[in-house]
Amino acid sequence: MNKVILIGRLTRDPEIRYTAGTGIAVTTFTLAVDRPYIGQSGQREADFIPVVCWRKLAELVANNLTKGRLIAVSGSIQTRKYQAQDGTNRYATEVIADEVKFLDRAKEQTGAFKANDEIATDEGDFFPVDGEDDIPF
Amino acid sequence: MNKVILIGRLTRDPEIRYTAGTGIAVTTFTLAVDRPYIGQSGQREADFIPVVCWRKLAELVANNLTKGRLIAVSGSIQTRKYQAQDGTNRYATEVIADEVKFLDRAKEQTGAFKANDEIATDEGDFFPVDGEDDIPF
Amino acid sequence: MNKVILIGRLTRDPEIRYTAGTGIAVTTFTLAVDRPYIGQSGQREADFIPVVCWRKLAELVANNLTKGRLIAVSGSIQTRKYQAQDGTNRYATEVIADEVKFLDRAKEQTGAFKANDEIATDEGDFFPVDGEDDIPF
Amino acid sequence: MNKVILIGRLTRDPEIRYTAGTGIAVTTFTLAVDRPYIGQSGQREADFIPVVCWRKLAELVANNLTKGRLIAVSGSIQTRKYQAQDGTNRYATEVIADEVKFLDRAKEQTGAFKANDEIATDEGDFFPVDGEDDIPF
DNA sequence: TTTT
DNA sequence: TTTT
Repeated sequence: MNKVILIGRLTRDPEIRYTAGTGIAVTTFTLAVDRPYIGQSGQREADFIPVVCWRKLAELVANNLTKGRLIAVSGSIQTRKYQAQDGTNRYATEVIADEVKFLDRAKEQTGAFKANDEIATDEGDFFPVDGEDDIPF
Repeated sequence: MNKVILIGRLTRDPEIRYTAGTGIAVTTFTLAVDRPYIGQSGQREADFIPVVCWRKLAELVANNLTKGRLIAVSGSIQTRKYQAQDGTNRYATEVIADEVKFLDRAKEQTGAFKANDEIATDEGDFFPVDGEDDIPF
Repeated sequence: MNKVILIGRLTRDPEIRYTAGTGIAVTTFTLAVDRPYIGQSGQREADFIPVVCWRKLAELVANNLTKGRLIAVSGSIQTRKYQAQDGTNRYATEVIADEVKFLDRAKEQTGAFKANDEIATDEGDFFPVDGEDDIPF
Repeated sequence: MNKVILIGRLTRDPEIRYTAGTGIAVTTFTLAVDRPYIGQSGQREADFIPVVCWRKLAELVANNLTKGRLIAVSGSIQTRKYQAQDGTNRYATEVIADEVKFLDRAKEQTGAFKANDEIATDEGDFFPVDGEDDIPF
């Protein structure tokens, strides 16, 4: 089990790229998440958390979000090894988003979007995922 | 382990009461949480989740939130048995909030508040909880 | 956003049923989740939380879990209105599971299972969901 | 809002240190968290997540956990900047634990421990946190 | 009894 | 109606 939920603001516009062979969309951004207390005497009071989105969610984020926007992200923590320029091994820890919810501009455009959603329409509407019948508990 | 995180809107103004003997503040409200998909053919598309806050958080919520406000709640699920008017036993399931974050009116007033916080000032500022030293990982 | 994570034990064997028209499997059970503190003077020290699983996950749970087993559940809170025998409206609050992880008997049989998984083999192995390429952060 | 929940096993015995001036206990370990699917063709199928505990929880973890133990952790993601040996700035992302629950050896010793708990007794019992009166919802 |  |  590996669950993360964050609420924060984008520190910059998101960046979209495409994987080399397969052309899959991947968007990255950093989320500034306020700590729930005032740091002692001028210390940093937010965490800057790297977030990665794939496929439809990558396109949705790249097309609809900009620096400063307030969002909620749910996903999981992923670690990976990579080679730095100097050839040494480094380890990165990132959040892989599987759901993003826009929290400001709530009047015009709101919605939660999941990792496998179709791209959102202008109406910012929701898409069916798996509506269930009534529950006979 | 018993963790809940919700984002939604108050269906009404919160209600504050005080426990009989000890006069402890307890505030209750219902949070409308949109489901991430369109229900098939006009079905209900939100869950209406009962939330309970205690003490300082109870006062904070009662004094600062009203019907329609967008918030994030973290807490836990609690169940309890009670007697209905007809004398039969009933079971209630509620979320006990230990943190509430105001998400709209983000410009004027924002903040996350925890179950044991002092009452918030008008500035909507944060209060120290347990700032830590640097981490020697 | 509507996220729940619980760790607890089944109070009884799970019950499986099938929806009337469509024959979709739905399994229900109650999870006893210990509170993180000792109740004052012999009060209840666990919450008894109703959990519902659908489809493959319903079958997996019904076939593999019994009273007393320790599991982790992730899902969401759902509320619904129903008619009691006396014709009055009642409201139920339940957790809809989308992932269940078996935590005891960890040597012989472990695994996390998601709402849309194929039914598990005897090996208790994992099934592909959406393995991703490397992340160019 | 910044919430993390992980279930996994320690990759090694935890390491305890004490902050320079103030002598506060801080324990670090890495948690191996299985991914919920089989990686394509022999790729890594777990994330290795750095976890940090402070004070009482640091001592509890250092004294009671060893390599291979299965635990649940709840906490938050924290990022920090540090200087590498070569003088360049690096960024680390870690989970700061505020609750740890032991999941194996459930017969002999179980319990959930919070960031501010007293040190656990041998009985592995729970400690009072904030038991509440009945809820007049 | 439900919010935007 | 509750589990270890």
